[in-house]
Amino acid sequence: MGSELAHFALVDVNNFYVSCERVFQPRLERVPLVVLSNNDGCAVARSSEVKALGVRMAAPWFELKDLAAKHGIKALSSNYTLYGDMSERVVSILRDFSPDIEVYSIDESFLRIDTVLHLYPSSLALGELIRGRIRQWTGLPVCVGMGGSKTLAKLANHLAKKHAVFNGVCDLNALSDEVVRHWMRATDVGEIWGVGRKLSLRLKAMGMQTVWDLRCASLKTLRAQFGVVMERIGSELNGVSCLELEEIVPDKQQIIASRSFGRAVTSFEELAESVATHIARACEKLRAQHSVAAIAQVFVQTNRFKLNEPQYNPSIAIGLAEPCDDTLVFTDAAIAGLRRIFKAGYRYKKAGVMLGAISAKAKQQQGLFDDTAMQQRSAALMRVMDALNTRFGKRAVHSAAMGNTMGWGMRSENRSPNYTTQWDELPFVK
DNA sequence: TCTGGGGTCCTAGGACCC
DNA sequence: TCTGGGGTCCTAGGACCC
Repeated sequence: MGSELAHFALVDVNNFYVSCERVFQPRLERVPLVVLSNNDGCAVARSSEVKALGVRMAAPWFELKDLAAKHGIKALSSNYTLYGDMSERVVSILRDFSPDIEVYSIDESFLRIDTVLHLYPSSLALGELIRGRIRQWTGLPVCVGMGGSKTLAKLANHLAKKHAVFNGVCDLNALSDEVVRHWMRATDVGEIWGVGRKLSLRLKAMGMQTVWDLRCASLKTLRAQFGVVMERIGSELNGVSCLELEEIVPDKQQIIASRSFGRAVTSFEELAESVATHIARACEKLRAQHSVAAIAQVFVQTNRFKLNEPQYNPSIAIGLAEPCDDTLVFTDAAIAGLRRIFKAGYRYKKAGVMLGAISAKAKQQQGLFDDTAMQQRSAALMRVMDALNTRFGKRAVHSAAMGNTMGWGMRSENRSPNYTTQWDELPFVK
């Protein structure tokens, strides 16, 4: 059960990927800029100038080319190494402000602040301090939203972003009831955290257009019509905190690695190389959280946007006799699976793998007939492989199945240097 | 030519058991 | 003639998030 005293802050970097790029290329400031998804497919981050042009989230880049030419929109490929590193810097700054922090996503963290507010003149003063320090130490602009539940903090953050009057910091707890009502009435119900497209339509069909309408709905009705999730949202909007801060990151229950191809792929051999590559990445993630998995699922897909091409999207799950974390074991299993679902004659666009039935390696049961010597060899080999790949680059040591050419690899035509993580890519100041 | 990737939670319904 | 009901586990699918 939540506490009535709970007071949360949500700190969110504005246009995160775009802002990261601008830190290292200040000449991109005020230039309409998008960062593209993997394979240079969609605009997954947009600068404010681009948003103002009406470009929606995940708009396909090829559809934007005309608009881009007209308004001088610049596009960068995504550089997740850079964003991940910048993200860690922001989080380490936030930890100085509160010991209770949930890193919710690469650009957002929740903080419990009722425990530290006595150290500051006001919640707004704290918010401004956070904003200022992150800007000064990383160059990134953030907004801070605060409220009596995580849902309210999210809402406050949305208001802080959208409305200049807040100057980047909004605490719903510091506003009068009338003012809160005004903003809730002015905000579409679809902006609430947890209310997506479908639920938004259903709520509106029932006469709930704004945040305020939902806030005033009876919890019983919400429970009956929508289930426990919406009931919780209703409570949270009323300042009753139901969602705890999740400070400990739980182990993944499922690990996915997949990519679209840079071009259509037709041969079994190339599909197998990509599947082996994805398995290697998935198993690295598995070992990083000290887990083992018992199921590997393999899938391949044709291009769902090519309506005139024959479609085929099979998947297959392969169970292992013993859960393990060995890339080579999973590679064999996955390729065997691929062999069973592969059909010639299709133009494949994407392949991927999913590891499931994941458990902690430390709790692994020893089987009666396990080959202990074999297991030790496997563990040693994986340790060496991970160490070499960390030190010398991702594909320094890899299974033969992964191949060497990567002809199917993704497009990434305009990626910025790894300014903060590679010595030879550090920015120069002339 | 060109359309991302990776996750979670909840619910409904079927299989199975006693 | 008369043909239960409740519990658990698992899976698929839907909805959401960034």
